[in-house]
Amino acid sequence: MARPIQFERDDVLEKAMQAFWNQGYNATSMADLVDVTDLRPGSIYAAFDSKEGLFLAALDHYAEQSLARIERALAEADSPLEGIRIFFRKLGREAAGERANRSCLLVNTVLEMARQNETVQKRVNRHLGTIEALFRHALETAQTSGELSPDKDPKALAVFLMTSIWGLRVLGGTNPAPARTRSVVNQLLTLLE
Amino acid sequence: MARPIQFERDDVLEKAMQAFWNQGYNATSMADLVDVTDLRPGSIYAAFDSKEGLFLAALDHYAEQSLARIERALAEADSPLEGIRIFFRKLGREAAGERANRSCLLVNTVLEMARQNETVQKRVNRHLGTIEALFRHALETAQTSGELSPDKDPKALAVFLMTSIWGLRVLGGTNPAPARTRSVVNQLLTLLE
DNA sequence: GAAATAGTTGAACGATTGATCAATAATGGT
DNA sequence: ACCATTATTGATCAATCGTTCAACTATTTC
Repeated sequence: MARPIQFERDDVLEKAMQAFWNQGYNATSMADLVDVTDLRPGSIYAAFDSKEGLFLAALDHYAEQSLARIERALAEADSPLEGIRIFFRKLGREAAGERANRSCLLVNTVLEMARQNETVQKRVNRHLGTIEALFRHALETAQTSGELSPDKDPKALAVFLMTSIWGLRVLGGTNPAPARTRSVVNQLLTLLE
Repeated sequence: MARPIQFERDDVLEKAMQAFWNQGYNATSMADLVDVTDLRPGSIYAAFDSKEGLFLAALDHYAEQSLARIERALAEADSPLEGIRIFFRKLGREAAGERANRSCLLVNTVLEMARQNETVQKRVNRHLGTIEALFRHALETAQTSGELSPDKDPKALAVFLMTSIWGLRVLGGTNPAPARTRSVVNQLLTLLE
């Protein structure tokens, strides 16, 4: 063996993620990343290969948290549809809340990078697909239990919910009044009835 | 008088807009802009002050076109709601169509720049507000004529439509199958009924 | 405790960034 | 024809970009 790594990987990823989340990929320099992670360039490159490598790792880190959050919201609720409603109401509140939490790293990445970088595009789509599958599963369960009308299409509804999340994230970027986000959430949730 | 400007301003703005649209603000360098506009740096700075100045002008140029497009769609349709439906169906087709037209410069800008640049944030919000007002006006007209149910709220619906546009633009960034975008459009349009 | 291995450091790399400017060219007014 | 004014040009600026690397440090193995 040899000298062990001196930093906590998750700690570094969390800090890098915050930087990319706040400023975007291109506007976050390696100097910024050196600052926030308190690592020297060599250590970063040894662990993550490149700025893009660190970004992808930070993206995975973000996706993990997002997924866990949605899973928790669904698990804690009394029913699948209630879980979805709770999740979207919270999302609406966030979109009108503190600046830092208004946007979504995955959505930002779709628009800033994914079109020009196939590796990133595939990674983002994979994460978004996992989340969509989670919603679809919840909707299917709701339909089986009779909570969701049999004439609804869980697959189609799941895509619609994803699109709604994205719309809300952009809405959040416009610094909206709470009433605006609440209204949007209320309207989109009527499609579950 | 003195030596007149040798370039067509709209021509330059169109080309700069395309560059920013395709690559984003940060990923578009002055060298790129010199290439696409066929102007030398000095001419660009004399006419637009800075890269940000050129971007803002290109953003206005984009917003003008977007607005005109929506106005046209609404004016050509047999009724306001039909105009909105036609517009969203076209948007859905675009989101699944050629890469270049899938996204929206205004939406990209909200997520990439607006949070960090108040001037840009205000400009984007102004343009988005103008578009939203257009939808609200169409919905109010539809309500007056009886096409839209009296128990709908045109103001709230307009915000919902804007959020839907944004969601569709992000969906477009994920390189979706046409069936996905069509499904989303069909679902969101049911809220007009 | 010496050798082998691997992580850390900080200075440095060439390339590119947004921006500037003196020199030059082209126009209208007189 | 000449002047005043303004646009254009292309080289160039300092700063920053992502990345590399030799020197150094810490750890395990024998």
